[in-house]
Amino acid sequence: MVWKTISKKLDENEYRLTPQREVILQVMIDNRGKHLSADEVYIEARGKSSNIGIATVYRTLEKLASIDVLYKTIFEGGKYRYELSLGESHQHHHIICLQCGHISEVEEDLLHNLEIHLEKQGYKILDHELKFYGYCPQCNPKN
Amino acid sequence: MVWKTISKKLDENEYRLTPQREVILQVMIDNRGKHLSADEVYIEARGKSSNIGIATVYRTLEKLASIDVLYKTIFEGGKYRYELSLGESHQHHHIICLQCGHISEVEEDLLHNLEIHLEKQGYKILDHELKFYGYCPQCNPKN
DNA sequence: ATGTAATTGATAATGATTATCAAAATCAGG
DNA sequence: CCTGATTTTGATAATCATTATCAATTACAT
Ligand SMILES: [Mn+2]
Ligand SMILES: [Mn+2]
Ligand SMILES: [Zn+2]
Ligand SMILES: [Zn+2]
Repeated sequence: MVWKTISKKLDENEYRLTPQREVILQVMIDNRGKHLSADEVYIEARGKSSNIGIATVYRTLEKLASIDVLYKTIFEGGKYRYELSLGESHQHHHIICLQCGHISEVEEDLLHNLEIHLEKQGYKILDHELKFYGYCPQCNPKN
Repeated sequence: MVWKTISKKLDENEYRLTPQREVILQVMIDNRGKHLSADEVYIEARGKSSNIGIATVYRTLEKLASIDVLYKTIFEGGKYRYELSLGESHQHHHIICLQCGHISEVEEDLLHNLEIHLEKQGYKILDHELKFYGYCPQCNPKN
């Protein structure tokens, strides 16, 4: 199912599924829910295929993000991270634990009001990105 | 008024107001509402004082952000930007125009609901950061 | 004044990402 | 199946922002 959806996206964008790209995609699929940096993907991809260059990893991640197969975002620390993004066009938020660094997700989209408000002011909102910082349930001193 | 508030913050944190730091702060005050990168601050600071090192600019911005005189945030493109942040402890959002790159601000804080929701799940939310991407009123094709 | 600690600035080092370019793989037509 | 054109790859160099280093300057406390 996942692969079928991805293949379709690749076809639509005339993007060939080379062995290297397949390995990289498999890494992303194996890590659904996680947020991987380019070098983390590189390490895992080497484990599977052993002769894959870091440049190819960067190129592939970039390309896959541009056709919305991956979602690319930058976190504090200034490095980009990627995750599989199938279909979810728009709302996707993060809670970053200031203690353990764990990144969890918020699916709720309660930002609609705010967007409406801004559009009334003349803006056209296409996307948004929201990050919460605090403590996860494990690290919350209150728990 | 602004300077008084800042001086107090510096005192509280035993942070000396050297000539260089004063120049950097003046640059930030002169640019209220804008979001400056370290090298932009550096350029402007040189204009005022001429013998100030880039290292000092980085150090000073970092320190001032850590004591909440400045607000530091990273935008797409992976570089940090700073702006004066007096008192506003928590909510401060951005609208980034995908056409002209202009960054404007949203003061509204309609995220309270979402925070409450997360705290019920065990999280402790300390801060959040929200970025909207779209077109500003000038660039909105509809206007 | 004087010794100690903090600050500065030039510059080297780092880390992530991007650019370059020749070699390898893939493709389309014959 | 060949074959020349195009795409992709991987090693490596280049870039860019930020951080670390360290000797020299400055400020502070006695
Ligand atoms: Mn996510
Ligand atoms: Mn702002
Ligand atoms: Zn945690
Ligand atoms: Zn605009």
